[in-house]
Amino acid sequence: MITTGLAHHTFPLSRLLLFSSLPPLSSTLGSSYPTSIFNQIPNPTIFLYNTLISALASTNNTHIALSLYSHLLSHKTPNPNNYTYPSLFKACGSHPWIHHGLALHAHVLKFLGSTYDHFLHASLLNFYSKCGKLELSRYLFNQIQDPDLAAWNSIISAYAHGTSTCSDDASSCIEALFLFDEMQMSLIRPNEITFVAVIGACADLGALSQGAWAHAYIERHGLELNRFVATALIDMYAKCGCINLAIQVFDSLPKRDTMCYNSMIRGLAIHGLARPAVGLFNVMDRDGVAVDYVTFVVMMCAYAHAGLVDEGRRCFNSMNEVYGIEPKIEHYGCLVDLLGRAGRLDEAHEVVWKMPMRPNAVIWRSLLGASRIHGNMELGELALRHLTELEPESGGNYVLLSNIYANMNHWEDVRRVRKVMKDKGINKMPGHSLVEMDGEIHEFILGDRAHPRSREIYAMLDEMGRRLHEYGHKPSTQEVLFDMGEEEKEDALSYHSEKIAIAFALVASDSTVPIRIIKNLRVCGDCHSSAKLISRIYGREIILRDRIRFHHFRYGACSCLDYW
DNA sequence: TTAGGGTTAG
Repeated sequence: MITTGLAHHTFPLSRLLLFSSLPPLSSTLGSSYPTSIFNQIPNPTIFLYNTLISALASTNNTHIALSLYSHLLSHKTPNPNNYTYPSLFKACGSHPWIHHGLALHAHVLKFLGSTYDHFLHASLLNFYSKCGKLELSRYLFNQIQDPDLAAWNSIISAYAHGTSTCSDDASSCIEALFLFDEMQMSLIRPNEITFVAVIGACADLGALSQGAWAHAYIERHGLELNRFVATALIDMYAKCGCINLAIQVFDSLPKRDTMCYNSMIRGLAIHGLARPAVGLFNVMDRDGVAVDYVTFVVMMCAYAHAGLVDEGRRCFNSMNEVYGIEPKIEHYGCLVDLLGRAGRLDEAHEVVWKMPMRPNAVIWRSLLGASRIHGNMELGELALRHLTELEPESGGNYVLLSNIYANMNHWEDVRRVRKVMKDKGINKMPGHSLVEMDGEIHEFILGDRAHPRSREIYAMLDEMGRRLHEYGHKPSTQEVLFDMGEEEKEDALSYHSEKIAIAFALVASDSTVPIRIIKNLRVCGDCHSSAKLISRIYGREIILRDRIRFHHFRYGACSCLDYW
């Protein structure tokens, strides 16, 4: 009966639920358990165990799968084999349950020694990458002599995903693209799964031409534009500043699921297109596509970026009232952000105190950011106190507070904050800007002179400075951290990575194409006002992606309408 | 007969 049930994926879970009440694997390994089903089967084979464990693991019943594995261990025979572990590692990786996975790894060594096969090896690689142990994954990958497609996909995905947990570091995405190159040289043909990872890496890097190449490859080689690939493409085009191409992909799909919609709404939101985002949400709702909690995260983002406070609030309230979705901490974060940015600091503060869960760092950072924009030092200090408890090592939080003081010319306080940072050995995350030019990605940091065309770039920076001055640009020096002289501050501003990137693009690119820049932090006020003017002076469209959203500079104005 | 690789938000 059990095997028949499995074949139809209607395995009677209720009969195995007794396993789920068992303690977790870490405390059960090697112990013996009374069980009903397996005790009723005389001499269950390892095949039967493996089949059940796999079915349980792939239906997200990790705990029961692990308990069944414990049951297997509690008997002398049969012994686990090569087929037993991959599904367990996969399930542990999806949570991820690192301690259970580590225990399993120890068991692999105990039961199989070093004789396990490449399937198991690759599943270990994958498990460690899901737990964020990229170096370990790479080590395991390097041990594989002739990696097959799945092994390549595992390692490319691992690197492509590396950036999302560490948004200051583009290098893991670049490594993903290098690995993809290597894979092609080894004559392994990529499939849809490879491209989901590759396109994801391009999205994070803002590497439009590589992303578009991947899209063309998919079409040329008849790969399927399935929902994974489609979502990745929509996301990539949106994050590379080509919202129209994202819409084109979205419109071309015969069927759209929740994730496609979420990705498209998110794309519209980061481009400040709140009205189309609301329109799409309504279509989604009308067409009976399930909305989920991510849909509301992205909708709240759309409202926040456009400053549509009351509508955003209504959207938040409708989650529970209309859709029966309980707001999570992310939604409260969006609400605080929405109110705070709009200057409704008291309301934002009230949300923080009244929310049903303990506010996390994201919430306090939103409040701190809002305090900075609206110059509320008291609230800023309060938010930072909570933030430093939760994230004692993060320099960005101190920088935000320091900016509040600098904005108000409280240089003594700026010095105090800087001293705390210095004493604690905390550094600000360095800002960098990426520009893609003819398929190559150029990275610039503050005051960067490492680029081969550095002389031309700095000559252009000088020229930009002169022309900005002629057009009446007054550098907004409030956001410079230190109480240096005005002239020095202006210098510090003019060598911000995004300005260097713009100068490089003016020097090196065809004057008819838009300048595309990806910045890892938020754009500063001075760079923002300079970019607006530069778009007018040089007649160039500048599309700048910062950590949160896009700015399209055209004819001296920005698509964010200076609200960010 | 049983095993590994993929999407959005934060």
